[in-house]
Amino acid sequence: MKKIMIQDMPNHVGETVKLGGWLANKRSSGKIAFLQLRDGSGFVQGVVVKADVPEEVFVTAKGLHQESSLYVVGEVTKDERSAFGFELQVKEIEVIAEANNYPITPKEHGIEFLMDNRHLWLRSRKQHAIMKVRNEIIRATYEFFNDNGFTKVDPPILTGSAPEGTSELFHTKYFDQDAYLSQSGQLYMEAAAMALGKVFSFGPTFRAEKSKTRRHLIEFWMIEPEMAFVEHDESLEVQEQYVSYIVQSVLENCKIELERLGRDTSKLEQIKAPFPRISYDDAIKLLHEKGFDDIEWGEDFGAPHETAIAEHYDKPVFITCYPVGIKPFYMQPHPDRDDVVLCADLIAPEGYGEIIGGSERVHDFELMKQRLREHDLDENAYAWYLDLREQGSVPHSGFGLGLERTVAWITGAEHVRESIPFPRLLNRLYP
RNA sequence: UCCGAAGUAGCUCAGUGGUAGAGCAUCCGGCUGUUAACCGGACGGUCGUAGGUUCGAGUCCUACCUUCGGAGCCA
Repeated sequence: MKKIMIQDMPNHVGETVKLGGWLANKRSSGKIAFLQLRDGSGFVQGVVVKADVPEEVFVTAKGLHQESSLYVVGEVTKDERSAFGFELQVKEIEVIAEANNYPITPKEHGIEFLMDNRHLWLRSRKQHAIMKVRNEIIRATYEFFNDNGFTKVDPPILTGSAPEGTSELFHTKYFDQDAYLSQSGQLYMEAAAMALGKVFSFGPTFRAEKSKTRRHLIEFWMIEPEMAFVEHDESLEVQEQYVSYIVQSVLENCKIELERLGRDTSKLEQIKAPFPRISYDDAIKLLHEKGFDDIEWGEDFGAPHETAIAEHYDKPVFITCYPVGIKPFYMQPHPDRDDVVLCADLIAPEGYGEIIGGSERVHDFELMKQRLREHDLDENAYAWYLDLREQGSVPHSGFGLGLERTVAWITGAEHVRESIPFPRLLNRLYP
């Protein structure tokens, strides 16, 4: 007996096959039972007709509990009445293990209950679809950067010095030294770019911020490319090419998932480079025109401001050249003015907020020393970072893309907690 | 940390000072194409915790706890 996966069923129409799976749900009447089966690769309906099977098979089918694991043997048929297009005409059922009182019933549930049962919630259709899209974004990310001459480099997760103050870093011990969990691999990626040219990292990031919104996680995954000899405008081109690439990859390879999520794909189909750019100066003007009188030049945008700017466009939009005072020490000054820096945030449409932050980096040794002093940072802790500016420094740029925000945007999830398997949130370390 | 909302059956909720309720889940029965299937029955309660007001509190008051939504910060 050939054992197959649900996703391969279209290739086995008319054959009798064996499937291993779980019972997602069940409906039955006196003479027929419908088993909603899932095996990780997909969902399919198994049909058990009382008249066509031995008595004990029908009795077994009627008595199955939600999420019991089983092997089923049956014939693959094409059927328009099925959402998947195919069905399994079940002939045999072998129960592997019973499930008892599966808590996530077919009715609606509250978020606290679902988060407490996250280990089981992942089995449901919508969560399954989101994880598949997340995987496609990751796959497309590796493909894009590998195809464009980047080398993947893994920066450390445990770090000794605190790049930008310790308040938002998780503290731990490194034997008898203090250590912190990484909140960004950027500085290390700059060193890697000087060795390998174009590099990217993909790894976890930790922020001990007491943030409590639909856009924040305590632990999240970030993709951080860094490129030697690449200046600000060139970096923006890489960013828009990259974001377009992952969106188009999801559209092409996750059709079933996007449909199950009810995502409006017409909005995603428009996501093709180039993306619009608006300077910080013009963004402030735009906000004033829209009636926002709670922000002045020199202040950072809040979530309502970002959303208002994003609503002006039907693609992600770059907001460029922020005031030097609200950005980190390592950003390169604008060549024509000293009050703004060469940076850009990419704001996703539909209110999903900032998905990329990037900049050209300061590469001049003296300027970097000055910036460290201005930000009250310890030159000794940054000795190796400064050294990069003394040993054949070159112009270079980089950016960081937040994976979960990108997943949430592309899937239409209302909260980033659904875009990562086991979210770490304020007050949430279980399961 | 601040602002707002909510804690009643395993789950989702109703109950607005006078006998604790429904749907789902579970169990029993019915039904030949169901799509959160449907129909009948059974089982199921420290009403978040502690105090207070009242003849009487799930309901009113106070404090605390927890969660949700938003803000700030950021990706």
